Amino acid sequence: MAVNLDSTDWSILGELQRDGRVPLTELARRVSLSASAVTDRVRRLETEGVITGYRAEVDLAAVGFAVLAMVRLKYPGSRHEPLHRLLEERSEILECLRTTGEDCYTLKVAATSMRHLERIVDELAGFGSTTTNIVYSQTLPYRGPQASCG
Amino acid sequence: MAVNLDSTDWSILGELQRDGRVPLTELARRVSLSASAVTDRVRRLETEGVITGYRAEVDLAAVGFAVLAMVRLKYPGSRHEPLHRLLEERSEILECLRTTGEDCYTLKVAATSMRHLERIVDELAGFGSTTTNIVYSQTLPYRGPQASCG
DNA sequence: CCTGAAAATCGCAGTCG
DNA sequence: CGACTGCGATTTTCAGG
Repeated sequence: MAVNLDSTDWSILGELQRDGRVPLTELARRVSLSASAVTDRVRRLETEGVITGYRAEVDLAAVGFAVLAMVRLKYPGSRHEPLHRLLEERSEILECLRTTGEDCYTLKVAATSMRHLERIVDELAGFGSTTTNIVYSQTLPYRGPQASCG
Repeated sequence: MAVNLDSTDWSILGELQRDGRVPLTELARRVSLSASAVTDRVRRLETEGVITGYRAEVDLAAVGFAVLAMVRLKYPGSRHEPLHRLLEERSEILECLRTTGEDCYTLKVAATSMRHLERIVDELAGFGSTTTNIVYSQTLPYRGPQASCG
């Protein structure tokens, strides 16, 4: 599952995580490589599954989702299909992590209002007991994985 | 803070969230617009702060971060600077949300091993009591905000 | 929001160390 | 085998309508 990356690969990943739309020629300049060499490496990172995609990052508040919340769900039993169906349908659920601990699921939910959030939490409460925390702020700008050693 | 978006804007956001590197000409085809019109709209979404950036999405396991965890931190007192300093330094902390509730901070931490995670949690425990949940799996593929109404 | 032309970039050969 | 060069096709950018 793990791929061997040299420091050039990490530089490329750093640049593409900062600016995913940078042209390959400019990227080549930044990591001191030729355009074709950098293209080869990027393609390799993509096919090896290191880079899983490119995403525009959208400001939630700017598009009307004024409320962000973390909801933890205690889910008794093992029939997970009904929950998964809800996850598919409710696009307000941005992320769903299955974790260890009593609260088996941790969800990130974006809502337009508290009333809207309440409705979603009510739906989730049908599956088990929920704990909801409203997010005041994101205290870190975006950050992806960086080189672990040096 | 909120911007008015028509359905074409939402289509553009959808495409760019799915494939952030799609050429503007291809994007124009997909939303049935000319290249220059779609370029204008994309630039507008960027300058208005709707699109905050473009990111390559990197597979954590593929680059050696075998362990992902959610750590909640109960933080007594109000001097937050020392914690913020740690957040800057420890690049393994991918995300940090300040929330309501007893656990004022919710952090997403990527580690190369349980031993590595333990070291980071120990650092965090210097600030307050922590609750750690290891992530088994991400049960949703990437998903950003989508049109709320119609 | 569209057209159109110039400049930059991309993708694919072939070639070198 | 990984990195560089050259050329045609595509894309980006910017003018004007």
